[in-house]
Amino acid sequence: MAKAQFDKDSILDKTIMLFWQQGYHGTSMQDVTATTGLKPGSLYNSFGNKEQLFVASLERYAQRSADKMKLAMSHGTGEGIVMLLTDMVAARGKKDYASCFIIKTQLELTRTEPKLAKLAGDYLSRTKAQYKVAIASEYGEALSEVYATSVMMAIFGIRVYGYQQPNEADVLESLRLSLHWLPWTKH
Amino acid sequence: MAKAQFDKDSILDKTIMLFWQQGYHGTSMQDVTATTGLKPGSLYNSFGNKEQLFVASLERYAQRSADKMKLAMSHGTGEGIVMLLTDMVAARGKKDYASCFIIKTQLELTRTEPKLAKLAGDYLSRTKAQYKVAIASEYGEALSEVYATSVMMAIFGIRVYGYQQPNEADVLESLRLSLHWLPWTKH
DNA sequence: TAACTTTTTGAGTGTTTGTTCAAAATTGCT
DNA sequence: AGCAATTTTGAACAAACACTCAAAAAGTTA
Repeated sequence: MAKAQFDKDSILDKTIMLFWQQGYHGTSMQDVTATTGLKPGSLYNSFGNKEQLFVASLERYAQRSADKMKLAMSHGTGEGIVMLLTDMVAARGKKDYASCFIIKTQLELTRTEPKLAKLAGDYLSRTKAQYKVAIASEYGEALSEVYATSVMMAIFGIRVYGYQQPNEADVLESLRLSLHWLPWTKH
Repeated sequence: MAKAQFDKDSILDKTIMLFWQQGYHGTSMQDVTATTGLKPGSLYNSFGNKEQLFVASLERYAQRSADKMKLAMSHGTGEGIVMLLTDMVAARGKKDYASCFIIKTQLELTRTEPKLAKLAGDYLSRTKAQYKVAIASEYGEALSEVYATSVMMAIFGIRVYGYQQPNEADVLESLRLSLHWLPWTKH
């Protein structure tokens, strides 16, 4: 039997960029064939259809996101959260900034593709749950729900506000004020 | 000369709901004709094309948004902001919740329809500038930039987190902690 | 090398998209 | 009532859409 002549994961990395930047409805399968170089037949043979390709892309993105979080949190809960937030603030400045794939999916598809939106929503719920557990062990059970909520809202704030290209120092100062209980480094 | 048989503004109210909920790419002109009852010819005769119809919808939504803000702020800067944030938290619970039309437009269209995304971005910038001016007069010039940034990020946080249907009290408590300088009512 | 399986190819499927237009209907003016 | 300007109608348009399929090519195994 013949083996595929391309690497599925490297194709997915390309479709992630497409769907992330342009959205589900804003990306056509012809965009995908043009960017990946795959012919329609190969594409559908390997990934099924547009919806399944999107799911595979979102899953891979979410997995990477989760890995990044786990790695950061291994430096300690507070320290990890500070690292993650600081990274997100820094990402905001890059050109081709595109917020967060998962958040964009939740906002775009809640009405038109509820199944896909639910996937995104589940990822976000899981992320919050992880923050809550980590926070509980360091700051106590009582505060963990509110603190986790604060972290999630801060993330959403950064991710959306990034498009406005606000001053980095102002955003960081605002985060320091909002999440005063985190171990921010002195400046 | 013949007069139009329909009210432009009430048509726009319907297209606002469509574009707001389903997004630009997720809404077809056939969705529009079906929802408004207008035939294609009438639609194009009155509103030009899809892009112009979207712009008109977004403008009307933004105007209403600005009016709401102005009204709230007439009760005092801090009090107004508290009112607006509290309203947004309450809106989160309603069914057919759809975040904020302007924010969704910014996220969806930055890549595929930069002109429309810039419109949304400009509205958000203007909103922030208004918050800054109001805050400066009550809390001082020095703090106004960071405080306005905090308010904008809180708004984005609420608007996105709304999809997760989190507990209302937790969100309010988180806002109280984050924006401790606002005149929250005791509970 | 031959038989077998899977993948690749690219033209082609039917459908939906945004948009147009000539003809008919409607309205305001004289 | 008659004329002119405008709006409404709905069938039709080309382009783009997601997707298919029979044939050719390529890889694996014996």
